[in-house]
Amino acid sequence: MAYDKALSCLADPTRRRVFERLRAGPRPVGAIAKGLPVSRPAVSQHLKVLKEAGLVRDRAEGTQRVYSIDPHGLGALRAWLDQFWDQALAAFQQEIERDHDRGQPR
Amino acid sequence: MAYDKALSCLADPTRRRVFERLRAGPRPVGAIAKGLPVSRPAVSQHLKVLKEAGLVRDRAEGTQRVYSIDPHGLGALRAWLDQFWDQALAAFQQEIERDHDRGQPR
DNA sequence: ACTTTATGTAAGTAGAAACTTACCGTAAGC
DNA sequence: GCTTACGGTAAGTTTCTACTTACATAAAGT
Repeated sequence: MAYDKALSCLADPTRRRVFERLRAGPRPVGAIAKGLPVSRPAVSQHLKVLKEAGLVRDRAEGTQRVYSIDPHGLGALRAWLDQFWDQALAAFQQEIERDHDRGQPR
Repeated sequence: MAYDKALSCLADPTRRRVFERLRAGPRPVGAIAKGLPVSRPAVSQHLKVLKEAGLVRDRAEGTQRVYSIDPHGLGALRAWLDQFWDQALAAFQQEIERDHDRGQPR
């Protein structure tokens, strides 16, 4: 449903680094921003976009907001990708057979 | 390996439409461009980027070049995505159990 | 050999978007 | 209640990129 937003979201390298940091588990904003080459506000903006794409969730915990990976956006992305998977494998198999008929060139 | 290029590649809506047209099977450039709201050179440029990302292949066929989906880029993308899949499902399951303990709020 | 068809490339432009600093809101601790 | 810590938002700037038109290249047909 929202695979397009998820894609444009994860296209940005910095945003991807933010997202990948959450793979190890939920983290507050400060912990995510620490060590990244951009300012903390930039991280906040990235998290906002990731949230709108359904890729992360957040919950308040005292004075800090803890972000975690949201399966919804990830699932939509995976479903879209699977539409190509079968076709791609079939084409790949066909190519191998064609090469085999030619006597494995290259 | 090249999942980052594949992601930034498929982030563009027009480029995605080009890519999705190849899902039905290999097509020459002209056939791909026909019906799209952009010029044919634009499609050529998109195909170049898609090729560099390992998402499409092309072969000469007379005076026209036939493009098709390349499984390599697609596989790299899927592999990267799978790294998150297990973690996301586990978190989702954990969330459901937490809601269950609380008596299914909302 | 010339023309036509099919496609890639160059140059230039307009719009998006990622970053910065500065500011605002809110929860917690003294 | 005041201060401190944490994080979201606003405004502005700069860089990237997707698009256009114009040109170049190459195979096929006549």
